[in-house]
Amino acid sequence: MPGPIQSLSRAAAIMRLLAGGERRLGLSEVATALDLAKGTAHGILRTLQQEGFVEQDPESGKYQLGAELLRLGQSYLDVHELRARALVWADDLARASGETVYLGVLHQQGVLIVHHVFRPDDTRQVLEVGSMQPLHSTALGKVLLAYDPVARGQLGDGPLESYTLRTLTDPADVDAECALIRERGWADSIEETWEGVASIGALIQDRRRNPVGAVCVSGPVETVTEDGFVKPSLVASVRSAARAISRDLGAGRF
Amino acid sequence: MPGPIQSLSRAAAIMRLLAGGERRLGLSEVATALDLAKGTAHGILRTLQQEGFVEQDPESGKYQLGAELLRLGQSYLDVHELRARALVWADDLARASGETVYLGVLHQQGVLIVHHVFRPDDTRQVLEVGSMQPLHSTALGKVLLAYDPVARGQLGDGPLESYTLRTLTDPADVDAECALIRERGWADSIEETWEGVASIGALIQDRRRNPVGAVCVSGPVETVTEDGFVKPSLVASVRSAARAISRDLGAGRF
DNA sequence: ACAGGCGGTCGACATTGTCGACCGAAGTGT
DNA sequence: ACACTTCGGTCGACAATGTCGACCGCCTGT
Repeated sequence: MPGPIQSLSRAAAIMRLLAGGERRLGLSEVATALDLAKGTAHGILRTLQQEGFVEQDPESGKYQLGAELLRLGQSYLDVHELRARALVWADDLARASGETVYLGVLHQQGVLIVHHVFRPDDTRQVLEVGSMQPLHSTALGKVLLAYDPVARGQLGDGPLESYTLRTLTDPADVDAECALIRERGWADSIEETWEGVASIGALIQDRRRNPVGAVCVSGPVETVTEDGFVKPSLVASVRSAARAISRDLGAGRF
Repeated sequence: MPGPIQSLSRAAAIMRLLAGGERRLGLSEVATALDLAKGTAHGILRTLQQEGFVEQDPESGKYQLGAELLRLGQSYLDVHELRARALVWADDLARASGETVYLGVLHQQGVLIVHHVFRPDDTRQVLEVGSMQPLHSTALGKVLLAYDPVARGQLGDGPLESYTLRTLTDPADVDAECALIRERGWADSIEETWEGVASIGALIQDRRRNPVGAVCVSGPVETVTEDGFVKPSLVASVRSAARAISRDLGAGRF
């Protein structure tokens, strides 16, 4: 029986649809958006609802994602080996660098943040665990693009989305940058995704030397860069954190 | 077609099973645990896998939850109205009280933490958003038990799990306490779940006065209580935060 | 070398999810 | 106040669909 289970794929599509649109969606909206009969969509939604994956606003009748997803998402983090091993190293890195630290893994067409250590000052920051970052314009993403063929495959060959003037939008340019990244062993991104923000990332690999994720520090251009280049001391910190995590995962001695 | 979609319910059961057992589970384990034919379990797992809800460890072949759940869980938080409105109030409450602040909603047989503000000192703390707390032994839980009939229904009438010597394990005792909570308008829990930890909670209601969640402060007994009782000043802070959030939700003037 | 476990596949079967018409309620524009 | 639309939800017939259990090749421990 090689072939996905239809009702499951549809349920997944519905959840993604609900996750995408910011506001709640009605039954008919869901049905037409996914080209389903209303009855079919209703059956799936009803099941998802009683499993807790979807909730229904009692007054408007509209649907939104459910609490069970949050619980299961947390369970995902609990068993995430890379994250568990990286926790203390990420903390150390944040303390040593004075900047925000992210830990990300490849997921679909982006980088999923699985750990986030706030910059050790008292500015108000929002936790970004569970959110996605683009592959072609962030340090985390470019590290994965450089070392993980699967990531490169996800990128495709079409023009890429532009976020700032410095975003690389031509896949060929990204490939060239990836060659450089492989050569020197780390990636950076200076205002390629958000104005005023720069980051430096390095690869994490498992015991078999497979790429499994990336760490980065991220912060204001003013503190992360100097004369237009990222500070070498930060690069060293990130790389050594990445090596430490990889070693912890059993990647072997260096 | 009133009746859940079989394959979907089974998929949900599989994900919950994977979330429960700390370690990864093999195909056969899943199949026998849920009393499914191996082929059936495999079909569901394969679909879940290609949707990103489940991942398979390539060397052992065992299954674990997937990254898509984390992403969707985050999306759940993004649209969560209660949480959005409560963010700043929770921050203020943490600053004013000097203690950890939790925001929780009823989910199945427990309280799901949807927001968590660290105690404003520099101790290392782990984020508990997405985790569950028991209903009958925490301030959050008891608030919900006192005001939300659905929560009370979830509790059942059997003996309750005991965590410390002070845990109330008889539903009748809990009901009596709930009556008190309704009378005075707030709940506390002193070492009923974790030794050394006390908390104070109050109800949040929506524009229709329906209970929708609860806030609490939580901290060491030494700072939260005085002479065996919770500090009145903290009670006042929590209650006014709860009122503020309720008002923000449109619960009307008080 | 063997036995027993694993994850995964296959094809027949009938259960199960799907479809589109239909319903009452609520909203909307006139 | 009216007809008209659109909403969420239900129903029953149909066949497409998911389910089942035997089977396969592989690896592991004996």
